Amino acid sequence: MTSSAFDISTSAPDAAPEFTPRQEAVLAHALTLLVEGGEKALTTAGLARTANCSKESLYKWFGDRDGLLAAVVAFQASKVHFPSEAGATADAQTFRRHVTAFVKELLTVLFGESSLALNRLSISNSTREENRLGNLLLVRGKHMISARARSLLEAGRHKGLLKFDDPEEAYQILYGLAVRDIHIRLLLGDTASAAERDLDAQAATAVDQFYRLYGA
Amino acid sequence: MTSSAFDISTSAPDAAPEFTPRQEAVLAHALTLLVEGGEKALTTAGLARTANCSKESLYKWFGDRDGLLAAVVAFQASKVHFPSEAGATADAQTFRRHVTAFVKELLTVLFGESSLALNRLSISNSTREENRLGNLLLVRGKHMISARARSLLEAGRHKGLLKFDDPEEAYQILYGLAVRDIHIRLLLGDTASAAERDLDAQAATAVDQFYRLYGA
DNA sequence: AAAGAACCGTACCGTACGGTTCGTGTTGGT
DNA sequence: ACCAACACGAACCGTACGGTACGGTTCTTT
Repeated sequence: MTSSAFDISTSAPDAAPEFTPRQEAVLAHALTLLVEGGEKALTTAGLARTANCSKESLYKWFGDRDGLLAAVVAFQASKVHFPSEAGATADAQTFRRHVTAFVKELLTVLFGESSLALNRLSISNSTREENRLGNLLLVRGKHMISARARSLLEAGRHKGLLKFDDPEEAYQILYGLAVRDIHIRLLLGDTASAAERDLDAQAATAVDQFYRLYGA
Repeated sequence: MTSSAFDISTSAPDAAPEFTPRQEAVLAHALTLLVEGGEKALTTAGLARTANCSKESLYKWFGDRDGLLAAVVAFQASKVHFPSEAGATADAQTFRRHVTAFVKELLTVLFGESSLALNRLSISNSTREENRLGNLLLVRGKHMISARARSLLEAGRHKGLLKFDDPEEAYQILYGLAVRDIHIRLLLGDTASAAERDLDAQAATAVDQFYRLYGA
């Protein structure tokens, strides 16, 4: 039985894990190490050195190395917040702007170095059964975002601006139109083209095509 | 300077690395280990044991562990072959069938356990500079496929069946419509839904939507 | 049949890292 | 001023794995 001081399974998905500021500072250092050098660059000794804390504190706070990694994922996920939709007062133009802004925010998060590093980390640990990290990233990252997207799209359908049967299916199409293969290419170490870095334009064209498929 | 007996950069992208049958058998065992347990399950000692060869031979053939990993990637990539298009004799219906078949083949390869394992491997090693594995997978996998797709789509445009400016851009949209977020979810250890496992239906709907965007 | 190359199995070495323990200092409460 | 809790840093241990060396075996070539 490997027990960890930080057990995500006992905390509600939307409840912040409530790290102390000191712990958050350490986790920020851990994230920096991950972004710079990948998982093997994040050693307990190295983190203790760069964060000016002791290994003993790390193990006291996070249980073991896996708990530390899970804490980094949860910590970073807690910092990503998609703005809630303004409400039902929006007309067609502002709704479409909301959708475009959502897509741009999605791409901004997804293509950020922190997100890429954590996705790489979770993916490389997604082989063993009882895979905490992958599930953690899915439930605290993707599922949150997709729930947010579904409510946004359903609002558009309710106003007669969009037409689809399954909100999840519609969201997946929007995701595919916006992300294409860029995410996997970035994860593999490729660099985005100049056009792909213009997230405003990318979001606009994706939403344009989405409307041609699902506009009312 | 880390030298390896297997240096992919000196071989043409379309030239088979020409492993001996014995070496290919060992690489097949290595791939099995990777699929079952991820990168950390592929140890030199473990591979020597399961493949009934000596560690000395592994180092003689592949230089070092990185060379072994690169050889596994190159070996598996060499086994994936997309059928070339039948030619210019096709009418609109059969051309569309060709596109659909291409998409289905793409999904079959991408969602296969071997591809997922190698993608996980390359991604987890895509942090260090001079990243061989990620580039290797991109060059011998994705770029091959996208070249094949571009020529297919351009044939369709030439026949007046499709309408687009940039073949690469059109292919990316087709990719996004077909793959959506399924690839990244599978990489993270999620399981595809029943509908997502029906690759024929997935390919059909993706091509349908693609035609609504790019059909002439 | 003899020579030589290739290869297997195993034992071995060095290192890196996860995890533990301990001595010392620092801080905050009474 | 005293004490208890906390945490820093360093030393230490066990293990796992990459890489090497070597003796014995099989297969090929002449």
